[in-house]
Amino acid sequence: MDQVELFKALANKTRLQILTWLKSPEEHFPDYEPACGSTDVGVCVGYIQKKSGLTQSTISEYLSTLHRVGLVSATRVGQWTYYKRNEETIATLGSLIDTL
Amino acid sequence: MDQVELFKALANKTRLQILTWLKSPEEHFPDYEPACGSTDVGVCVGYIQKKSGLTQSTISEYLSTLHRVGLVSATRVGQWTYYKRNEETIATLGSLIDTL
DNA sequence: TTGGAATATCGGAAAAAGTCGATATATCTT
DNA sequence: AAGATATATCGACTTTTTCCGATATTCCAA
Repeated sequence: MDQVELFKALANKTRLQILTWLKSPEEHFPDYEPACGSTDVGVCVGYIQKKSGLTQSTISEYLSTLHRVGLVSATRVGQWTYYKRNEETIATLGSLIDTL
Repeated sequence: MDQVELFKALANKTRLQILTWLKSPEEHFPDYEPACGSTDVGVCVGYIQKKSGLTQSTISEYLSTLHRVGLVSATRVGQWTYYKRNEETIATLGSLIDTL
């Protein structure tokens, strides 16, 4: 786990927002439902993209950034990729701050 | 306290190192002493600069970045500016991670 | 008050990040 | 097999960050 890369990933307003949106999907994604949401695999790219107001390509890249540093997990199901918070990494981040 | 700015400040190898160096100055700065070190105001710019291997202007700017976001305090004494960790902000950062 | 030392600020070149539109890939449906 | 849909990747352009050298500022000492 590269500290600098982790902080870089967090040093962006939209990526931080995504992380908090994913904390309670039901609350942040109105039509969150089994079609492309629900269960516990996470939320698909399209929902996140619409909410962010940025383009599809940008959000896809942001999600891949968050995934690369381990802050979210990605699960492909059919044509959708569901992204979900990786609480383990986030917790590790907390203890990382302590060692700062 | 702007989260994004805080993470940006931490998203740099040298700035992270400075923060850990300042955690135990006696250990990281060989000739740390009253002349330009010691007491508890912190460590002067020159020491940090030499240890980092980067130029004076770069380190001065990095320290001002860390100061701007509140991660360190700065105390001018004569021709020296002493920088010291601001444990309060760092602790706040820890709880900020929890709210992530 | 002049020179030297420590730090800060300015201006710039190069690298990285932000963000887009266009296109490619994968998958589902019919 | 063809078209539609979701996501990923590519190329380009703009903005930001990194890091430097040169210069300015501040303060001390002779």
